Amino acid sequence: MSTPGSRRRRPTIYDVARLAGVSTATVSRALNDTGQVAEPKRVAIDAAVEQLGYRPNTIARSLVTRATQTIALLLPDITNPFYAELVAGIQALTLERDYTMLLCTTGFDPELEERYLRLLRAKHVDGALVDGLVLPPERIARFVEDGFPIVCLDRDVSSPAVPLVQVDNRLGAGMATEHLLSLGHRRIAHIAGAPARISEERLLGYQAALESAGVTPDSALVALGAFTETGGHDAMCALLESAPDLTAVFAANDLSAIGAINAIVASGRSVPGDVSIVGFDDLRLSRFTSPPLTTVRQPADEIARHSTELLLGMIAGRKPRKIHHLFVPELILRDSTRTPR
Amino acid sequence: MSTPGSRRRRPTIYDVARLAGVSTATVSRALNDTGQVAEPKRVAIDAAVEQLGYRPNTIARSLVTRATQTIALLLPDITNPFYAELVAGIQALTLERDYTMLLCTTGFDPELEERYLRLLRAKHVDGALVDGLVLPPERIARFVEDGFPIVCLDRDVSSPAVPLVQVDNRLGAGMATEHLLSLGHRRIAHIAGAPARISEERLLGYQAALESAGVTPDSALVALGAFTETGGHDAMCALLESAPDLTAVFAANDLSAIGAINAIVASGRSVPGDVSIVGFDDLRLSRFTSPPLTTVRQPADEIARHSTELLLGMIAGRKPRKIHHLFVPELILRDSTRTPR
DNA sequence: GCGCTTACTGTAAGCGCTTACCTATGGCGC
DNA sequence: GCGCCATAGGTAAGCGCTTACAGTAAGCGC
Repeated sequence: MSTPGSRRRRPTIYDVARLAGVSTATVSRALNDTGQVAEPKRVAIDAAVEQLGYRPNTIARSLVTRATQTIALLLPDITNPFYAELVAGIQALTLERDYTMLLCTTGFDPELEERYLRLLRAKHVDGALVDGLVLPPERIARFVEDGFPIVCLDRDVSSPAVPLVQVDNRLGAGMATEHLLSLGHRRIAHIAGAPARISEERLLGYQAALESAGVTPDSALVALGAFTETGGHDAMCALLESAPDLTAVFAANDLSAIGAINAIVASGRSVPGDVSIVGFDDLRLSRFTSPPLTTVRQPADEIARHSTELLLGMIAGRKPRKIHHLFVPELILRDSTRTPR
Repeated sequence: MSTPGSRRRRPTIYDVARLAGVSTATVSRALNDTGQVAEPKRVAIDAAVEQLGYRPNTIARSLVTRATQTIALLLPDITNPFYAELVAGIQALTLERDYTMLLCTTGFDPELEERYLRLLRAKHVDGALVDGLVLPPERIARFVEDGFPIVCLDRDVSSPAVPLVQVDNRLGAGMATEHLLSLGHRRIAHIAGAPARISEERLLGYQAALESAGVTPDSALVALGAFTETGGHDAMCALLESAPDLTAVFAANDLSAIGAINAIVASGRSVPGDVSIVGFDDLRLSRFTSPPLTTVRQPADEIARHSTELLLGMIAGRKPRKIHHLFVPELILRDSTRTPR
């Protein structure tokens, strides 16, 4: 079947055509099921393909069809399990649809974002799903004008051609904060995320909830956690210094909540005994932490499916009907919150 | 500069050549820095490129050069933070080298693995890094014979053309188990991973350590955890049933250790008071769990860099000198282990 | 002034596909 | 038996690059 070790030329459509005694056009039509081809020829072609071990060269195909059956995913940090869950969801759908996925992690770096976006154009990727975007909307617009399908997962780029699908961050942050308020907490700290739109939204939701409960926001109660365990840990240490009377904290994501819990415990306090904590994301993991984490769930899988579906639709030429898709977050009560002492 | 909204044809190398008053060959040479180009022409070409906003079409380029500047990464589950860390390391290097990365998650499914491998060939990806492989070696061999560079991250496929770079799993498992033994534990359970080579290796290391300490392995002390939190949790519940006298457990990875801790605590026992637990991986997260996890560290970053470097070298035509690269694991002592009561 | 380099540059042939366009064939209604 | 249409399949022109090959001009030693 194959001479092991021989690095012979891979068979092309010409080889198949010759062996099957037809033209390349017919082979192409048979293989792609476009146009009609008589049964006997089809059989001959299949046999030739089989015998030669022929696989169409998708590069050549892409050159003429201008489609690569590939989408790209830009996100800040694959190491964050929430993004990983998103990727898993996206991958599941791309697999179904015979698309392939290029992964680009940008670390909230606008230079890198633009570099990747340009690269993706050059590679003629069919479209992109972008998350953690920090590039100014007008620079994104340049790509969109060019006819490059993009769907955003976290920020409105105020272009009618770029749909946004995400969870309602402000609402979620409000739910978390209200939960703590309703338990009786008043000194509620916030561990903010990395400087990006979603962090602002969550901060805003937190502040709004405090205000509407008559609690004046105190800047000593806010620290930066950067969405990581380490960041959350360090932020918590700082908060414990700057506001030792805090009784609760709303962390911008589960990872920083986990870091914060570690810091709280290390300081000799207990969760939720001395301080209650609520996260954001509802990682698969968060059900298993000690204590299991009360958190705001965002439906990673639905976001993944919906956005990918939308992007694939745009690639196929469909205009998105709805430009904003806000998923409703859900408060998941577990054991990291309770009434203050 | 650009007429917004007009979906005009993207400029090609011909447009640049015409505008700069040179041939396409010269443009190509100037842009790729191959062959000599007189300074004035170079300037004219740069100006034309700038004016037209020209970006070379990499598809067309790939068709002739037979290189795509893309590598693929096959792994079982991106949702596992260890793999995510690996991806981050690989991505960092590919970025440096102007390569791009296709991500394929296979979920330990051999069908999917083969499907992806075939797809990668068709897409003319330059090479692949594969992890969590369950496909029989001979099927992998087919791709390798074809001259497709592959480096494995977890299993020897016994082909001289396929390097393996991984941590010494058996050694690591031995270290974990010996640690537990040295603390005085005798009833040591094991939560095994998903059915794959690394799980076997870790099981073997565990058993060997027990035996050389004169403890006879007991099948009631082994349960399947599938490398996930849920799996670890369920396995632990089963173990608590089948061997309630256990005092320690070695989990095949950190994620299942976290699940196990949750189960132990839920059963009214404490970690490490009633049962000690050691994981494997040393996720970034594991330092922050409650209690912080004693674990066997595998150097994700080094594995990532080394394997990628190797693959890129193979793509450039270099033969790997060493075919096996075993990293030495390191036992990280934290707070989830102590002497039995 | 001649032959030989050396430095540039252009011409054109592909890379492996898809597809517009055209031709041939056979069935069918009359 | 003829015109017409549907069906099948071939021809060849690209898609946008790279690069082998050839050619020109300038520089140089003698």
